[in-house]
Amino acid sequence: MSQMPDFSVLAATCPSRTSLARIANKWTAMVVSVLGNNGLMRFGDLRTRLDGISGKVLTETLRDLERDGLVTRHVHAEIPPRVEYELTPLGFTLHAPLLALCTWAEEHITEVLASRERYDVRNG
Amino acid sequence: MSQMPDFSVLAATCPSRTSLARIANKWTAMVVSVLGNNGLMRFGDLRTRLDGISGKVLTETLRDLERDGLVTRHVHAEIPPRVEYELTPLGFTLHAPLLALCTWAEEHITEVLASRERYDVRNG
DNA sequence: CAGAATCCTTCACGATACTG
DNA sequence: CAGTATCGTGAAGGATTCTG
Repeated sequence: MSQMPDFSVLAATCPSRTSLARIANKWTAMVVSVLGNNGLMRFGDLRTRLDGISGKVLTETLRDLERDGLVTRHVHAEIPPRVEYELTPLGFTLHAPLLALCTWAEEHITEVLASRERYDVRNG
Repeated sequence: MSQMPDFSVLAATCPSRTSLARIANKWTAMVVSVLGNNGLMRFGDLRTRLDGISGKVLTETLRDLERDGLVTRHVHAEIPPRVEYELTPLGFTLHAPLLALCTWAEEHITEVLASRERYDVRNG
C-alpha cells in the first residue's frame, strides 16, 4: 500500500502552503476558470476575457501556473507571434473547485453586499 | 420567476470581484477550513492551528469575513476575555469548496514540486 | 502580438509594544 | 486573552515604453 506523506497546509513550513497560496488566489481562480471553459486560448484573448488584468500580471500568473504544472504554453513560430495556453490534466482537476469559487462570488454577492452595509452601519 | 441579475467576476467593476478576492485567498481558505471542521473556536486556538499567522493578520481576516457575513463573532464578558468565532450558514457554504483547495494543495504538492524543479532546470 | 524591462504606488504582512 | 496602534519591509500590481 502506498504511504501518503502527511503534508498539511496548516504547518507554516510545509511546501503545500506555497501551492495553496498560488491556487487560492483571485487571478488564478479566474484564469483557470476561463481556460477550463474555453480550452486552448491565446494570450490576447485571455487578457480580453479577464477584464482589467494588466499584461504584466497575466504574464506572471501564467508563468507561475506553468511552473507548477497547471498550464501549458504553446509558442507558434509565426509573425506576428501567437502564443496559446491550456490547462494540463493536473490543472484541469482545479477547474471545478476554482470555478465554484467564481460562481459562489457571483451568486452570493447580493447577500455579501447587504452584510457589508449592515456591518458598516453598526460600526464606523 | 425571480430574475438573477447577471454578475460576473470577469467584469472589472463588478462587485462580485471584491467578494472573489476575499474568498480566493490563502488565509481565508485556511480559516474557513479550520472553522468548518471544528465549529466554534476561540481566537487563540485558531491562531495556534493556523501555524505562523500573525495576530494582526488573523484579526483582519476574521473581521473581513465577519463583515461579509461568513463568520460570527461571539464576545464573552469575562476576564480574561474569551472571543469565539464560527461560520455562519452562508460561510458554511464555502467550507467544502475551500477545504477542497487545501486538500488539493496537500495531495498534489509532490507533483507540483516536481514540475517546479523541471521548470527551473529548463529555465534560469 | 506577446512579451520583457522599468518605474512607481499600494497593500499585505510581520514585529513590537501597549491596553481593557 | 484578545485585541489595537504603530512602524517597517517586501511583494503585488499598474502604467508605460520598447522589441523580436
